Amino acid sequence: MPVTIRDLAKKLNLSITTVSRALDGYKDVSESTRQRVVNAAYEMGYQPSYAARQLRRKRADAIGYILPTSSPRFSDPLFSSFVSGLCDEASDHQIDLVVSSCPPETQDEQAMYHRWLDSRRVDGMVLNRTRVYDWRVEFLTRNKIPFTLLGKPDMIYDAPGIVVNERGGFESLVRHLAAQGHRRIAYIGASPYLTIQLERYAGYRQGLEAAGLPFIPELVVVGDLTEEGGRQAGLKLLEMENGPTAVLGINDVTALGVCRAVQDAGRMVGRDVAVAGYDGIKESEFANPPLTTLFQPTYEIARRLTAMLLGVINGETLPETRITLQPELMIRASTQNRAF
Amino acid sequence: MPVTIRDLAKKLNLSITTVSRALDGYKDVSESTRQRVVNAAYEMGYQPSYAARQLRRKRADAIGYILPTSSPRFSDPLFSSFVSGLCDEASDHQIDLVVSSCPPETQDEQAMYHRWLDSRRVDGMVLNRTRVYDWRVEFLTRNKIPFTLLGKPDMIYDAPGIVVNERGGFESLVRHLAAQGHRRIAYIGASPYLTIQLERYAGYRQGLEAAGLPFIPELVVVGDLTEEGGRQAGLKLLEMENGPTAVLGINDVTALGVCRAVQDAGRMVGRDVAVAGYDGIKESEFANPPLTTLFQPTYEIARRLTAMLLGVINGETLPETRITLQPELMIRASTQNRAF
DNA sequence: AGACGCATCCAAAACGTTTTGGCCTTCCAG
DNA sequence: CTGGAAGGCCAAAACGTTTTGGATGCGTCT
Repeated sequence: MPVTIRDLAKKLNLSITTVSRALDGYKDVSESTRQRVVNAAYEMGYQPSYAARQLRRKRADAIGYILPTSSPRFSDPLFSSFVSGLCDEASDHQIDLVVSSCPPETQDEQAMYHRWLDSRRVDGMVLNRTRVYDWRVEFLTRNKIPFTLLGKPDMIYDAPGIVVNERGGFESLVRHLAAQGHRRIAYIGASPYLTIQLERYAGYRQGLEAAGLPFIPELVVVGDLTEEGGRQAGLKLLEMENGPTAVLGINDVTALGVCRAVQDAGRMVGRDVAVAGYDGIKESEFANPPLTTLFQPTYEIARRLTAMLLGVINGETLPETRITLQPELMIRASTQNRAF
Repeated sequence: MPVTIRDLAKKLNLSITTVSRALDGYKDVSESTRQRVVNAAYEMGYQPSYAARQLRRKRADAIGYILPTSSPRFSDPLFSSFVSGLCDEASDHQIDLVVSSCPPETQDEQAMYHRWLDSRRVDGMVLNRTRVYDWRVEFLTRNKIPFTLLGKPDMIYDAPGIVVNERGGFESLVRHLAAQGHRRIAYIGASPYLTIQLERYAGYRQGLEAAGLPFIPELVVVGDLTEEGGRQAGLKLLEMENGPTAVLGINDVTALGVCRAVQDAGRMVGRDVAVAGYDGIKESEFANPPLTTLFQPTYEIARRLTAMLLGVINGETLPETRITLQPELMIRASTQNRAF
């Protein structure tokens, strides 16, 4: 049976009011009794009941994040960095992070958001993998729930968050490949309802245009952001009679799948086919050969998103409500040493 | 202002008691009114306040996990799988996962466990990266808090959990290397207070013995489970005048650091120096060359640990309270193609 | 007719805090 | 001596549920 504020009050011959206020450091309790209270609380190992406090204060001291588990099980290592970032920043502020997983755009997802927010389980949310039309953004703004998000949906609502210049990133990537002499550059994307697809594909097209390369529709195929999806798409591209000499994955995981497909086909990444991705996950660095990619500081982004969120929750006015970052092009062996 | 049970009762001309019991499916409310209540609840978007419910029920419907952030920021990708597993399994049971991060064996860690458990923020915890003498195990059993853990500390307490035969794994790994002709096999470990160090190091020693190889103290160095630590330790080993021909990392991340050190030294992994790790993280598969490792199904382990934990919380008697798994030796290029 | 069982419903207590609106003293200025 | 301010404390309400222990009415059995 845990010790309550009432036990403490009885022990000290004080009212629970005074104990509560003493612990919260109010001015209307004398310094000497405050000391007594604090000491006793420490000795008896008193911790205020989280539930009771939340009920009164109407604050959960927690933020939420729901990670999109697309496939049956395993998810992008990208989310590992993201969750770490959320977690570390929240911990620094004595705030808890509660996470759950759910396939996006499903009934379950809606139910889960409703459950969390209608029951005031968290004070705010961080969103990720934004959709072009994102019902979550509408839902949260309509219900006046604080949130921040990575990416910008194509909606009237203006939400605080961080946006990365993915379009520009992909454009520069295509130019890099064009400079290497590639003229048939493929792109493996994802569902068009995701902003990352919108932006990165647009960047791909812009890059082609800027480099004066023709757009070849057959070289655009849609994946599912997973490694296996990338492999499948890669195989399809490699089987074409007039296939690509370079393949861009919408993310690193897809690109790694392509690498595997290339190997399966008995060819060599870098020498026979150039491959590049986006994200800058650790795996890309250790890949064989190392993967050219656009690095985006996921961990720091997550930290900043939670810092911003906590600001919003506390009613502060943020210095900047929308931050733009540039991804960094990391050229590695997978797009060099071309042998043809 | 969210809708409460009282609003619902008023609207329906019922007492809050009846509404509550109707929603919980008690037998003492007629089917017709139950329907009325359920419909109204749905229409008005009623969700019971999480805090109020938790306060009454004395149940948080949440489990906790604190991830050990050793270095300033980034952590082992291993934990990504682990958290995914916890999360998915918890979600399946409509239970939330609350996570935080904290450097192990610090004041902060103790404070954090106390804060969570004395304030009944979670119903139980999953532990990881067990210590040989693990105060958390003592703390949790003493306070009768449900928990499960991966690994077995060397303590009197008997806690439900999963244990992997790391010792046997490392022994077989050493034998594999010995069979390849290696006679000077190094081992890069970690703090001796971790059970993984205890077990894996013991396995290393057993392997040497079994293979009839001499134990050479200089070939054992202590790392910190990070890639950079592995690289440092690797460099140290490579500088030795009579250095090892094979290096074992206590985990994959360490081994990857060694790979980097080997490259830095202008030598080739596999050909000049064999390298192997433990965990079977994704990176090891994509490494250059692919890394020999002992695979352990972290994701599934995490799922089973939470399933077990939920069983304990619900007062069930577990079919088996301690599960033992065998790691799988995955031999890849990093320990083959020896050229000397 | 009385006792009893059954089906529905409910008032009030409880959970452990925080906050509101005071109540006593004491002290000082007028 | 009095009025008022200030310092230190507290009783009670409130937060939104769940649970306890009936209450009511109706039919059935003795």
